Amino acid sequence: MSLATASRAINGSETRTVGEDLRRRVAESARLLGYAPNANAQAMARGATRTIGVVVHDLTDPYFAAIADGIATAATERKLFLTLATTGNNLAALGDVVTSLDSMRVRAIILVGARWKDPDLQDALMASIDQYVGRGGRVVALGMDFPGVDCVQVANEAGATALAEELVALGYRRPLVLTGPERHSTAASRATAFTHRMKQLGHPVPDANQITSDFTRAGGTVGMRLAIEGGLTYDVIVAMNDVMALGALNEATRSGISIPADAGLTGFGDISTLVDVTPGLTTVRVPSGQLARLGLDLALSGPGDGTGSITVGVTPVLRDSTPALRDSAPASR
Amino acid sequence: MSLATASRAINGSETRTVGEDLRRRVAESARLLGYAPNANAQAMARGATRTIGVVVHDLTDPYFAAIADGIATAATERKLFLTLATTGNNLAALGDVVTSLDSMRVRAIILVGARWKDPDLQDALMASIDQYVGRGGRVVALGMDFPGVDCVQVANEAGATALAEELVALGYRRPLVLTGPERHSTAASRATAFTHRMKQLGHPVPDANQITSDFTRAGGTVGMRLAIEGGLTYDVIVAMNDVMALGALNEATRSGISIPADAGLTGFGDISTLVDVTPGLTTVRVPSGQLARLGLDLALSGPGDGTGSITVGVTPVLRDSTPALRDSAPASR
DNA sequence: TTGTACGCGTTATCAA
DNA sequence: TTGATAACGCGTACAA
Repeated sequence: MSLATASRAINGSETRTVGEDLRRRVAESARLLGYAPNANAQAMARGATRTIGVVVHDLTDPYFAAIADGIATAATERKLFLTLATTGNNLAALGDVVTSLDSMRVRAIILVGARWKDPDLQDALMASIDQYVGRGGRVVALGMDFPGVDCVQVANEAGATALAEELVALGYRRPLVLTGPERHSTAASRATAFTHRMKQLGHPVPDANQITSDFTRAGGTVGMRLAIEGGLTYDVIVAMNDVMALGALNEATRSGISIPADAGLTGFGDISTLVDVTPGLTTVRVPSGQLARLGLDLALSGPGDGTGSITVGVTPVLRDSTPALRDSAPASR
Repeated sequence: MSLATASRAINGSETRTVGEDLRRRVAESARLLGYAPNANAQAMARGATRTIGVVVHDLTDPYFAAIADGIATAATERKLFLTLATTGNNLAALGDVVTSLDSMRVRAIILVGARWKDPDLQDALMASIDQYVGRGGRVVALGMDFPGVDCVQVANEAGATALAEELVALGYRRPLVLTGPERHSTAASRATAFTHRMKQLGHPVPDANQITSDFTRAGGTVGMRLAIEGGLTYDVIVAMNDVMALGALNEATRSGISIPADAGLTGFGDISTLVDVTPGLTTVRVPSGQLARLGLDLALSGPGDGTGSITVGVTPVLRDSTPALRDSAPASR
């Protein structure tokens, strides 16, 4: 009973096989001794791990949580493990996080969330990514465009465009757009496509009705407050994601503005927690589970050079927060 | 420039120091070559990793997501990494998950969520845990009692008791208790303490008014439906967690039962997504961030033998879903 | 089918 | 302060 035989008996081998009796004896001894193979040693000997790295901004946001859960589930099915890192506010650390995952020799890295149009951060991050990729690592970005890496994109423009069309069809004419931060690429894509389509449809959104704030629930609250203080006129509030919409809803209600009686409201994402919100929130559904699954697949077997990017479609979901307006008297404020 | 010197220059050493000039040369070369230390090799040489394993049931549940996020944040502060596993429905796999984390030689394992009173599962899990602990690993359980391992407990009994007192003080007399599964220890603790206190206060909860269903949103929906079909009488619905309460709220509303006009409603946990629910849900606040932080601390430096267990307190939070009842006419159905 | 011996990348021990 | 070398635990080519 040599070490090699034991190794083969426990973890198998491509080319060799082990006698039945020995196999049994080894298994027995292993159980008896409480033996658990050292994954680190295996990683070194094999030159590869079964771990993939996942970087999300914030698990507190149901959208990210849903994606992380989807990746975790898909990973388990494939007998892979997950190393998860949250960046939180500290976006500057993203490059370092990638480097750490690189050190761990994770099979692949999945970056999920938003890309900021910040040249400095971008450069630092790209440097880390290049190192990792140069060593044979694979990187995938979920829900953001990222030149040079395979992406699973969300059809933000198409979704925002479709949403504009639906709203106009319902009779809305003068949206208040909570655009999110200007340098937040996801927010910007949605906002630009939306306002663009509104203009095409004959209802351009005045600059005053485009309010910049964070891409968070707090951002929605702040944006709404600014709108109220500015005395703006609008018949529907269009937030760039669901949590912003929820923040806006809360602030509006506190200020005596009734949704949808005084104004409609829409979000983006269709996070699962929306089912318990009143009124039912009109939004654009992003299939987060599919996003996660495709992302993992791409991470495992995509080209890895950015040419494997795909886009998942999204669909407007109309609910009570945007009832059809009567031709005679569109609500306004 | 030997390997040893390079190692010392890059990752430091307890006992040695490196000359300034050499240190600079090494750093320069490392950067030039795109060198990233191999964490697996380090783990082997040092005999320890900087990774901790976290096992949660389901990231889709805001309660677990909040805890996971808290652990991730605290871990980042301590320069630790997280390997995260979700068990999902497959509770039987828990032992295997622990064994896998054992293989990875994670510093500690944090088990978060619910313990099931299933002797078979329990035995399998304990076997895995014992192996891991025998090798020097540390295990901590969050939000559940787990004999033999350090726990960060939630004061479920105290919270449920306090809730009962508050409800009675508000004028509620006849609760409908959505108990959750009988073998779910958290649910059982809360339900037992609640009914016990109600009885003490002179308002015993009839068996018919105690409904068993899953500890999930769907469970809340099902439980509520059963109550409606059973034609039960109650003045407040008491769910064993927030997502159950939300499921019940939804089902009640669909069935024409108005909360709180027709009946009060309470949850447990005070998950963050409650802020956007109408009516404001009365609940018992569980400090998930604190739970996470204490859990990590305990995992890193607790005794590791179950004697380090601590309990975090909880507080009833009264909101619109349980208005004070008029003495004259308690709502009922 | 089984055993031997080397290499994976790093740290720690010991000697210089 | 630096260098040489033996571990760490495993997989695998090679020999038996």
